Amino acid sequence: MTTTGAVRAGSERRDEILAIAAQLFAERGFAATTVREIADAAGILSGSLYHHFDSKESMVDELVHEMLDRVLAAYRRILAAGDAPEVALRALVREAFAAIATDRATVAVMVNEWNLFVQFPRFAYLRDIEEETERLWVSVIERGAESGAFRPDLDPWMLYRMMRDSIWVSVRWYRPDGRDGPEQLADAYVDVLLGGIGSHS
Amino acid sequence: MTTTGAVRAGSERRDEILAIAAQLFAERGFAATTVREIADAAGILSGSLYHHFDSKESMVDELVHEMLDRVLAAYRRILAAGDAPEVALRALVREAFAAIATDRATVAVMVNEWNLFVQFPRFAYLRDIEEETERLWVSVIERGAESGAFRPDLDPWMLYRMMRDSIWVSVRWYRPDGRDGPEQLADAYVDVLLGGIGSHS
DNA sequence: GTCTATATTGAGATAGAC
DNA sequence: GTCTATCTCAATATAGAC
Repeated sequence: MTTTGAVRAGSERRDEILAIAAQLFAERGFAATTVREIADAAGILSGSLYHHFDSKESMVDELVHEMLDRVLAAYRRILAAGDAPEVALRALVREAFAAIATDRATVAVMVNEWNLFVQFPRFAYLRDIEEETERLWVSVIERGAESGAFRPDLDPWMLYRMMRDSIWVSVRWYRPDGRDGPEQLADAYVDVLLGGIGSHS
Repeated sequence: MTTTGAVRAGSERRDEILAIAAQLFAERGFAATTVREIADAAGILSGSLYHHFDSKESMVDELVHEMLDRVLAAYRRILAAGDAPEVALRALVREAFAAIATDRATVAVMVNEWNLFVQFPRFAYLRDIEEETERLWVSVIERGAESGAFRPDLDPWMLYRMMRDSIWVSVRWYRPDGRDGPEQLADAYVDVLLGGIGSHS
């Protein structure tokens, strides 16, 4: 077997073009980005893109799928560690912010285009991954409610969506270059969620 | 002056078509929705749309602009009332969820396409409205920190964005038809934010 | 206010030379 | 791995009849 497998070959040039495409998809939106713009940014002509990829769709598919697989694998490892709910929850939140820091453009594309992509059979895995992710997070929240670490009167399902939404959408404004790294922002979020913004006076 | 003004005439047929367009933009994404699909759903041919609107862009422009104007006006009235910070904050959150309930499709379009629209001069008002909205919300958070109602150690700017993100993106899953009306969901959000999810044991 | 017919543009994608 | 050249299609938008 040679190094040029048919699927996800992962040559350097390929990865370079994928990163450029991710950046453009994130900035301008997937539909509004043309293959010519991607090719221009990569310094080649549009036809040459099809030596590397089947279609524009397959580019974004590969980007989002691989990123989500990595994040889900990390979630599974956290759950497998069996830590206390408040520890596990913080680890989950940190993992999400870490993905925003390392795969900013791809996460932005996922957040912005989710509603579009889930409509197509090709992206059926989005629902599968989302379902498992929801199960993992909710199980941590429920264990926390049972153990007494979290308030038992809150709807775990609503809490999960509230956290998920606020974390992922922060990709639209969070820049890891600033004074706050992803761990700091993650901890700030967890602190607000665990402690509330009220003064408890 | 007749009833057919040039701008925002607001005939019933026009409003009907706008509502149909909003629904399609929300479901399929703005770029992925064609004027033919809008016309089909309205029971006319695509060319006939241009009797009512200048372009596809002007349709979405009108929808989003008017919705945001209404929400901002409501925010201003809340601030003008001069209530205590915790009361004002709850009112702001309720107002946002009310908009999700009454203008679901338009809010979804705004949330999904924000990054795309803000790039064009035509949508410059998005930044203006967002700026004033941020000032209003942050001022309430800051007053709460000063009055002792909120913890003084939290970054008001981060808090605002966290609230804004989690509230607006909930349009992707929240359905007001269920057992929870927008006020209930708003109060649940505020309760989590004010009290935290921790048990304080 | 809608239809018929169509202008016009720009998109994604392909084939084969180099 | 890239370029040249081009196909094909679908999109927005227009003009004028009814």
